[in-house]
Amino acid sequence: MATQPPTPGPDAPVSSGETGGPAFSPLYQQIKALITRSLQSGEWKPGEAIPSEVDLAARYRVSQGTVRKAIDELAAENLLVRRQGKGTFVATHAEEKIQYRFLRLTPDDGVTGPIERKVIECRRQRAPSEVARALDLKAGDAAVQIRRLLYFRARPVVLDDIWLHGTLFKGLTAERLTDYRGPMYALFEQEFGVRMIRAEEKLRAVGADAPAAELLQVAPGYPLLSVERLSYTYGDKPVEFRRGLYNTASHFYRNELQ
Amino acid sequence: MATQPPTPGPDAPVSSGETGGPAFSPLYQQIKALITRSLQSGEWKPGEAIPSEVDLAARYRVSQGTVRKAIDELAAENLLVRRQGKGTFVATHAEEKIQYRFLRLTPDDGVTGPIERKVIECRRQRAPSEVARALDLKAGDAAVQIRRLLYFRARPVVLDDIWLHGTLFKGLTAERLTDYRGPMYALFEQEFGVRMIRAEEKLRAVGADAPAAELLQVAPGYPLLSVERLSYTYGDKPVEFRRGLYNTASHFYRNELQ
DNA sequence: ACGCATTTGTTCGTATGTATT
DNA sequence: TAATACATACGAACAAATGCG
Repeated sequence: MATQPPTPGPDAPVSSGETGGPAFSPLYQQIKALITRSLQSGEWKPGEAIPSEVDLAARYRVSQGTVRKAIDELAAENLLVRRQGKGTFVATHAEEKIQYRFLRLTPDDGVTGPIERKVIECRRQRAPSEVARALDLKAGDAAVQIRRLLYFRARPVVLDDIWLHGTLFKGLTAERLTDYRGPMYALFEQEFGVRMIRAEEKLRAVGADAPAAELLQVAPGYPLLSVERLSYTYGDKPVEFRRGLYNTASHFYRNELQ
Repeated sequence: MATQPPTPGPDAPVSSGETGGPAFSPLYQQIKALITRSLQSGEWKPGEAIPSEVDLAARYRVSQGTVRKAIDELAAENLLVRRQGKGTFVATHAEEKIQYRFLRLTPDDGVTGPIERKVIECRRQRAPSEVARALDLKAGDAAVQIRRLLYFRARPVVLDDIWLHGTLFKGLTAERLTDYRGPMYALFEQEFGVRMIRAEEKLRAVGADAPAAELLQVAPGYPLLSVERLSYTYGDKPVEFRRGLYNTASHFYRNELQ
């Protein structure tokens, strides 16, 4: 309707240059930020549909095309999933075709059977300095430590050491981890309201130390792929740090460069 | 001008449903294919600007918005680079800020000095079966094999074994590799007209064998990161297969998950 | 130093196509 | 079949960045 700058409603974006603040930002970027805020606040939950583009355009008082461009970027970042004819949905680690979205390990023969998990340990602990630094905690702050094995066809292939932000994951126990069916990240979404959005990994080759060698049933010094992962939720807030040791005898870590 | 289906010109896209062929394809996808064809044929060379959006719209007899959407996707795939106010350019491995676009190795301390290279070997050879399979060759077809070291701060860190499609890279010698300043992929572009546009990697941890150990100055059995890479040019044609062995003592392979 | 032309970037509006329920 | 939602396509106007005269 309005080709002139719209009167800002309760949910309307800021007019450019109004606040003399940070800098100019295109309308669709402002809309993107508003949608992200609603995702973060839990207004639309994982797996649910968000309002239609037309509705959002009305709500934010912009054109449908501007909303589309905002959603395009959010879909490209895997925060939203578009389904023609059905709507736009909040991405989720649960109910995904591909379980384990972040796990890049692939069997050499391509046969991807079900993955078994065994939780070895899960306890609250004070964060070591390295973990504290990664998770933006003060050294000694509370953290949750998990140690677990992943089995492919009854063989131990991955040993994970996981450190979680202590306050966000208060109340997580080995029992809840064991009982839960489905990926750990789905549990985090559903039980703790923490969604993993993206992650950074650092890969190295290392020799197995004694405990890892025993758990993965290899000789000490056996070459293992070390995968350090820092996972982020909304607002680029780091909430999980883990180190995985992968036995790559019959699996590899796949990556796409472009 | 025309809101009706335009009369197809020499370069115009096919009208939908004309050929009863494969399937429906959106206009912008057809434009994308036409632009890709021009890139492949060398009509626009790496580093050069392609015609403006308005010009392309006139050439293909579609609207500027349709061209934009085609270019958007090509830019997202790193085939083209948009520069506001200047134009849209053909991506190149040369004259890039970041040399080595595909090399994900990063020093622990973040200090990225210049990389030195030493070509150990470069010769024509018959492709072993594994290589032949990867490059879509017949076993025994001609290939170019290169063996080289990469040095970071005068220390050998990467040992590469590279296999190239024999006919595409006819005439490549150790001397040309050594003399060329800049990334190998830039040489491939400029001297052989072959542009690498994407690659798939498989990562593993392995123990150093005797030759690798000597070249990388580590003990035999020392854990190394093995990086198998298959690189593709236009049309998803594989043209390079390489296996790199990385010493990750003070470097890591970085990866982004999203 | 200034303004102008060129090129991509943003935003709007509208109409129509395709997929789903 | 109809209603709804996303997808495609067009046209128009203005903004921002760049380079040239």
